Amino acid sequence: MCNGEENSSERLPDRQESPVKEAISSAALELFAQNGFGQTSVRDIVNKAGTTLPMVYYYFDSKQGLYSYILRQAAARLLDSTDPDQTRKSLTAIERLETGIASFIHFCQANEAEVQLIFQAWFAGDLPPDGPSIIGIYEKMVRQIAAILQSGIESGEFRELDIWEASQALIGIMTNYVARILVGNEAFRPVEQSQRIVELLAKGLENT
Amino acid sequence: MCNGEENSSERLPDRQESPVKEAISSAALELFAQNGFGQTSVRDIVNKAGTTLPMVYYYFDSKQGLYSYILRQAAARLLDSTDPDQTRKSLTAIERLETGIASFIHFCQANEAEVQLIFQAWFAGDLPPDGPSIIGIYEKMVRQIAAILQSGIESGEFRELDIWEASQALIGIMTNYVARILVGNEAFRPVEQSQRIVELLAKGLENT
Amino acid sequence: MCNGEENSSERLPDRQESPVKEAISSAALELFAQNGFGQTSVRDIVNKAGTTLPMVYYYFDSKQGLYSYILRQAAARLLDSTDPDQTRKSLTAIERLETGIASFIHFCQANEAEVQLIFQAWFAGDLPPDGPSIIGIYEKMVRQIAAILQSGIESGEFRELDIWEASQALIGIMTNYVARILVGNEAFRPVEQSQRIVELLAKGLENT
Amino acid sequence: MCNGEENSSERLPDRQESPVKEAISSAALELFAQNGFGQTSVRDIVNKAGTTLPMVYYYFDSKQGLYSYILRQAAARLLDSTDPDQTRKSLTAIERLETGIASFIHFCQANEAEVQLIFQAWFAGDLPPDGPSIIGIYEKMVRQIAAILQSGIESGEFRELDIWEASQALIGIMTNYVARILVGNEAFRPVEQSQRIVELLAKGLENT
DNA sequence: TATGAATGAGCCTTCATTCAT
DNA sequence: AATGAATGAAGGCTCATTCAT
Repeated sequence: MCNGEENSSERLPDRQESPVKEAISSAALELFAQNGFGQTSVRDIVNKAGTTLPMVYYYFDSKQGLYSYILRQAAARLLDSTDPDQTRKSLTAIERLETGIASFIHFCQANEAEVQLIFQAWFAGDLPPDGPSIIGIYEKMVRQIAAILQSGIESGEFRELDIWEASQALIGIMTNYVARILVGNEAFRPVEQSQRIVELLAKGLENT
Repeated sequence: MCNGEENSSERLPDRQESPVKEAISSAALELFAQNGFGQTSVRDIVNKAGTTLPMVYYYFDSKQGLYSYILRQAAARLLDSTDPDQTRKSLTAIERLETGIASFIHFCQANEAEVQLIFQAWFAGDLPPDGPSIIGIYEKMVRQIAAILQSGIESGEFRELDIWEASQALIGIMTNYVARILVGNEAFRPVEQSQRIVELLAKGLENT
Repeated sequence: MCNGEENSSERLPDRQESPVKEAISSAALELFAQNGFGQTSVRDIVNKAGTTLPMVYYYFDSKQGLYSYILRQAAARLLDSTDPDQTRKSLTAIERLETGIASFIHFCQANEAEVQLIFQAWFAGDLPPDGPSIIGIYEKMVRQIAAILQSGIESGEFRELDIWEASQALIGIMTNYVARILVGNEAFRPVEQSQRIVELLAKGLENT
Repeated sequence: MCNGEENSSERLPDRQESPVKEAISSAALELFAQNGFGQTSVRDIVNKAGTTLPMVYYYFDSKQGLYSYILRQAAARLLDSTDPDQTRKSLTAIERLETGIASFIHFCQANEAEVQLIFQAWFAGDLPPDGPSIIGIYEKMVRQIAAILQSGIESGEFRELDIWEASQALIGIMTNYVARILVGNEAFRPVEQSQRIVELLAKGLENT
């Protein structure tokens, strides 16, 4: 349905991969996200991918290696989705928050499997040792938000407050939407929803 | 066959249970929380519990049955921990929020394994069909918070706002603390932390 | 045909073993001896033993564990077969050599599989790390023969000679018979053959 | 398909062979000798040889074909090493024995891998059907020694004795040195050692 | 000649589960 | 209430081998 890669002329990450490798990682993404790592067998994956068992070990070194690979990819994509340098600097802090949250919600709705995988990895504790640090992702997002808050404080939009506390509160709120998308199967309109979130929180952030 | 729950009208969940059953469910709780359902074998559990394999099938019907049992227990305990009828009605809404959040944080720190299990179940998607509805827990907590907010609005403490939006924002913030406890191994002082959370949010909730 | 265990009232090594364990190790002995470790699959073994796969892992920990077990057993039995305290001290050194060699040849003919296994392990280099030291067996046999030679020298039967050199020569000659039994499928009458061996060595080649 | 051997009437076995073929057979020799046939994978071989999988099937027909090839080469080289036409006819029988044994010991020390391979094949029973007959090698060596003994008898150096019995005794003794070289990692000085062997056997054990 | 990619069969091992006692 | 022994199914992984280029 959504393949998250179609934006054509991106900087080439590892473009022109073998279609078999692609099929495996794509099937694995869906199955791992749906059933979890331990509940997904390599045979399930290759059946879904329409290839044979040894291909998994040819392209990835092991089941864990495959898992790490798709988790790393998902993590990179998630981080890109909220990268603030994609938001114009001319906006107000409020607007930049709205934009960031909206694109985050949009990403989560467009890439459910990737996000599900990341959340599983975050809470399941069965992280493969060589996978990307989920905590690292978390912290990076916190820093991105904190930067916006900081600039809002400096510009006088926001009152003086603990930006770490507030950033993590925002992360929590965003996380909650992810949960509602993934588990509750709710659907949100990213722009409107992000405005409501920010408005709610802003009534406390704004300098009145 | 399986006598998991039948001791009729007892409230205290594990009064006078067989010590073997106790040992199994306690070992399983730790292992499931640590390694996940699929990564924990029944043999691991009985080894840790110091008993033998058929005992699992005697007391619980299957691995899934055991999982459901401890998940149900964990869920029940979590819900108890935020039950608002434990908070005196004479308090302000702010105070009741603080109290609720503090006891939630306290519970999470005191029962890491149970909470880890619930979070896994929430996001892992491998819920056993007969387990407790994690979504049900979620909604119940939302309702508890919404009730407090509603009473705050009625008493004039809070401005008119969408109590569902705000409740879920609060749930998200609380959830975020759980993540930091479970995954980041951070430690919080429940009372102080809940005050900071509520203060941050209240500056937007209060009628200024 | 020959099961090497029938001498009833021996000191109990691990008597009254499970018949399943017995069947597995007996089937494994034959197959390992016939085809080698790497060419024998666990499935082959359980098929021949008339049991199921997990039983191998129940009684022995792994394929290697099973191999080590039967190798250790074979080694112990071989050493017993030449134990010199079974030979009366009243005999001449020549007679004791004859007796020892005869019983060695007899053992090898009666326990071809065990001996084949030991020779494989000796030369194949794929010894499992926890198996019995084949070199240890070798050295023990050398010492047994050296002791006989030494007593022959002391009693004046034998000339002064390097007993280690001579012991190892004898071992080599005996080993050669093993090879002819195992590989060449030759058959020997132990007593007669041992007399011919000892006579040759005792008199030497030279025309005196 | 397989061009393993067809270069007609060449004597020197690897003159003008493809370097890739050479690399494969040389890597295979070491790995087979070290780990055995079943424990060595074709991938191991090509990795060590620095080439790719299909090259094995191009130059040799199969893993078994490769094994046969290097076994045949090793056998040929071993037989050459004891060829009596390399020993001058003017020597005494004792001297010729010494020379033969010395060159055998020398060969074994200089070509451990080849000899290890032959011994494995001798006792492991997993000879590929089209490989060289190890028994044939054995018998040829016996005949070479028997010829020397026979000439010694005719010249009056040796007493009348069963030359087959004695030849095989000598083979056994030599074999034992091989085992000590291969397994015990002992080192011998070929000339001295062969003299001690021959002296022991020539004089015999008895006190005359 | 040489290779990257692919395959079917089989490997050793462990799983959740049950039976007889 | 508890156990040692047993099982069918499935697990992850590697094997020798071949195809298309």
